[in-house]
Amino acid sequence: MPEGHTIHRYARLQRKLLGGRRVAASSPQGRFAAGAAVLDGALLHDIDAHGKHMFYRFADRDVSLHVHLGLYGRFRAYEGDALPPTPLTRLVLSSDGVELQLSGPTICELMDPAAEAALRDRLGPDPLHDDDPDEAFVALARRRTPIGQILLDQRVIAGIGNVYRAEVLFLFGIHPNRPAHALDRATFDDLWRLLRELMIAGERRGRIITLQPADRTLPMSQLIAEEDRLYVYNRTGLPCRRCGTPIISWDLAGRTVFACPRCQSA
DNA sequence: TACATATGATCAT
DNA sequence: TGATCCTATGTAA
Repeated sequence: MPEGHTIHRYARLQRKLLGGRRVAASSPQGRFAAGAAVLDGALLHDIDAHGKHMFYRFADRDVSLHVHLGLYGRFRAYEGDALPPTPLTRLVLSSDGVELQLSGPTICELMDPAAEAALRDRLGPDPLHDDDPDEAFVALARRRTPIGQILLDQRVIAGIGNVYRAEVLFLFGIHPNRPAHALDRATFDDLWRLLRELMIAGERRGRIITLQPADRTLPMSQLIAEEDRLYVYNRTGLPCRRCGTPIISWDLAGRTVFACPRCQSA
């Protein structure tokens, strides 16, 4: 579920829901009980997202809440009647009529400002922040490592996940195994621009759609079927939407990567 | 009911 | 490179 676009979307929706409000905090699961006790009754000032990390800042606390959803984490938000949190819910933040439930995060912790600054410093530029991509290009141009592997490195670019990686490389006809330094600056700039567009669209829609108008089978239709949103991600063995060659997938540094062997050249 | 798999990341080796 | 953490879902049995 959560690549950068999802995180930024959560931040935006939650800001609207809870920003400026005093919150009650609890940890049904118990694992964040001490942290919840610290936050209970605090005034939520703002929520910020950087890549896949979220930072909740409180007006009357000297620590931030740091959340990273990892692979399984999810939020449930309710206005009005909330379903009761499951026993595994790590954190509940509520304010009259609003309830936010967090389950399964890789990280849910309190962080002091120095630690937060250090963490953010480690992260690369985030396309959804309109950050300057220069630093990312420099990091990328230095390395022989496959471009597909580099794109998932959050120190190089923050916020890309497995879906955007696969899709953007397809759209540029770049094989994931191509050495990162083979990418020239002009192509990188184009790639960054498209990535940013796709992620902004994903943030707004709450869903990743990379299919380009030219590749739509039904150009008149406004609706894109669930299974027609992507070119290569999770389409192993299915025909490439452009050339019909079966999509292939393999393990790259521990993550499954997808590509069209014909459209994407090494 | 069990199992595989997952849009993530860290740590040890 | 492999083990590990965490939860939900889809498919196989």
